[in-house]
Amino acid sequence: MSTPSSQPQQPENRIIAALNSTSYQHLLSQLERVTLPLGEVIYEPGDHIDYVYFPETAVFSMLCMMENGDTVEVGPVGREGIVGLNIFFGANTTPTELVVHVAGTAMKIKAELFRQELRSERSVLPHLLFRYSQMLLAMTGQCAACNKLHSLEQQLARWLLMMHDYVGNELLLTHDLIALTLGVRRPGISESALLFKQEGLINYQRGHIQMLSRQGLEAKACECYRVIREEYERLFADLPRISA
Amino acid sequence: MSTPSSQPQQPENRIIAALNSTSYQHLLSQLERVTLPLGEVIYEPGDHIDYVYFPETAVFSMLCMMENGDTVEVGPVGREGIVGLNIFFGANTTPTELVVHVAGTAMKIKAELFRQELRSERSVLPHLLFRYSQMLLAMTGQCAACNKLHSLEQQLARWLLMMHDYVGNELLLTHDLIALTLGVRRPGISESALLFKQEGLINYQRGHIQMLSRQGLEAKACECYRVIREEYERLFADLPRISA
DNA sequence: ATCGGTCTGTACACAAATGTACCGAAGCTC
DNA sequence: GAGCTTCGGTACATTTGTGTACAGACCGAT
Repeated sequence: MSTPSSQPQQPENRIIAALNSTSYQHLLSQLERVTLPLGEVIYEPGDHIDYVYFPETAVFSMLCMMENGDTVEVGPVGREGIVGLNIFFGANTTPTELVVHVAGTAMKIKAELFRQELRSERSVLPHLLFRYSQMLLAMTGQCAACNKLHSLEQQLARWLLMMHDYVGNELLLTHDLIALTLGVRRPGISESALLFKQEGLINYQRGHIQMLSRQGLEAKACECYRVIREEYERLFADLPRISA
Repeated sequence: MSTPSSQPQQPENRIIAALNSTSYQHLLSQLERVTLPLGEVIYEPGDHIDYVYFPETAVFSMLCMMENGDTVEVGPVGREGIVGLNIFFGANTTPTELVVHVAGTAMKIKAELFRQELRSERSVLPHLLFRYSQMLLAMTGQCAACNKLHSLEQQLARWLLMMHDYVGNELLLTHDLIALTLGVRRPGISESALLFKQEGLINYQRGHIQMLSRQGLEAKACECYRVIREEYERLFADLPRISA
């Protein structure tokens, strides 16, 4: 399902972009760019991790899956992060499901090569991954609390804003998929989405969502959006930005 | 509020107990045992981390706190873990509040000394902390999903079981404190607790809870208890157990 | 142009948790 | 042992979300 492209251009992942030139060159030669379609399942819960991914334009979703198949997003991963962080922690499996939520490109590397890379002396990779771990843990914790304390509407607004940060105004997702992500019933999403539409904050039809007013959405969202974002900014303020 | 004791005996924390003898001796000399009372706030959100704690009989709670003061537990930390993991990640502050949920002892070490310890070549400490990080991330994710998908009653049962694993049958907590932990309203706890009491699973009065039937509670709890526990067993199966 | 599948709007009975309030009882202090 | 504080039981109206069902609308494929 994944299409290797011929010539890796400049990677557009913030972690890769932040590597110093030595480790960068070395890692780059082992990275392969792939284009991933919406809905592709990268890992099932418990799967062995064969590849680690550095998202570029693609956005992934880490989902906690219950025995009955219900899912809730633990956190999205875009070009600020890495998919397969478990390898860094010394594991070779992942407890969460990983799916593609926004089709696009990512750089992938064989898990074994990634491990070698981590062991190499001069890499700043561990340093970056430590910081990302912090970020992820903070985000997951905030999500846990958000799931308990905030309304569907607030959470939807939060989530749309997070996606907006990744992909800009246009989002290709159905209400159904969003419901799976937020762990709620589909009509629940439709209802809140309709409200946002009527208030002119978003527009949509059949899987195409346009975000019209960030400000409006921010007013609807719970504080969690801001908290997570600020934590990210704080941790990664010194990293080079990706222009894309 | 914390009382240093004179003579550290054998530490009863699993991470410490798992250290090889070289790093163990070195670390031990820098650890100080403290007795912590119920309710003591170790860190406020955003606080600078002065000390890292290795819980022994004490149990801590990592709480995500909202702007209005509402709290939800992100995860408990007992003698299997460490309080102040952020230092390992390279941070010097913590995003979550940390409070003592079960009074008892812990070993503490100055954050700076702990950092030095991490840098020392021969320590297996990083290895252990990586594994604990995995555990924590998995637990937090599961909690996030649990908060969304499972009923108050299921969550209360899960939480009582987790506490049972730490402290055995007797638990010293009011409904009010449990409500803060689970991020729900106090009467909600009272209602479910009463149900459990009537079914003979627990007993309680004024802040003293006795757990009478693990089996019964397990039947009431959601799968999350089991999932988290199994993940822990899987990750730490090879560590020496603490007899206490 | 038609068909079929997918996506969204809507409805309704129901369950679960909320917010709030009040009372009695247990335990602590003096 | 009197009084205060804390803790737990209970009630009730309200909100939020669930589960389920169905219909209309849109889109792509034949």
